[in-house]
Amino acid sequence: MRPVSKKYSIGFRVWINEEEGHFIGLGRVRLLENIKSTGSITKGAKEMKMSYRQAWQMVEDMNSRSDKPLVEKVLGGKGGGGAIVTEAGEKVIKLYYQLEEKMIKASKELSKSIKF
Amino acid sequence: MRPVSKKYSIGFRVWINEEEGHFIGLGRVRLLENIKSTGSITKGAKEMKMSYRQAWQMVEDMNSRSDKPLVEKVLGGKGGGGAIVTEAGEKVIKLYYQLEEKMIKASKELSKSIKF
DNA sequence: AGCCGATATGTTTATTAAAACATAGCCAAA
DNA sequence: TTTGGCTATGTTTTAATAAACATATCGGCT
Repeated sequence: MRPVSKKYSIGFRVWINEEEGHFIGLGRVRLLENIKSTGSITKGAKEMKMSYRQAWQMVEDMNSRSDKPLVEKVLGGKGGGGAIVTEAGEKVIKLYYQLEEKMIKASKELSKSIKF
Repeated sequence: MRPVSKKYSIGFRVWINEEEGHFIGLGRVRLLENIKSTGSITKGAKEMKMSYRQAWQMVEDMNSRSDKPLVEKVLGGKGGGGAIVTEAGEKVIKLYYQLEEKMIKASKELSKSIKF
């Protein structure tokens, strides 16, 4: 997973539903990435030392707020089930990092021009 | 004070000390604005229904983290004293809104190109 | 010297958020 | 039809945060 620069991360969010004004931030983007790489909410949450309960609630929240679900859940079956990040979910991840890049660039430029 | 658009605010922060990686967000920017317009922490906090204690702590925190203090306090004297936003503080406010503008623009452009 | 309205700070209480624990339901595959 | 590992959800406990209250201090002015 992509590392976070302590020095240059800026903290912002990305729309998942522009109409309603809902966003997700780095924490949820990382949860999505972990779910994607592990194939389950349980493992993805463990990866980032998050409780399964909280992770599950975040997924519920994201799915209900977003135009399209970002994570699809599979109950029972092979391996007990799991969860996969949808195409919409992957787009959110991508958008987040694209925006981050632009943000950091803009922030650096502006900060440079203003001396305290 | 500048209104917040529910639909388009994006939530981010501005550096007050790039070396150490410290930031302030909209909440603190607004506190600064309120202190500036009222001339005191007490009144500024009341303006936004924040307790004086919390506001005072925020100011302390900002001042200690920032390269230069953002708020100067006046003890006692005429009117009992007060607080004024320094030049550095005003620059932070300005920087915040400049960055916001850029952010919204970049975010809109990117979001437009990605359909869910 | 006393007033006034602000800063400065300690203490306690209430509210909210997170963690921890427990347990039921699901279903392909063996 | 039992197993395994996951989803789903309720309950309780703990920790973190915020609010509320109290009080001391400061210093120009009158």
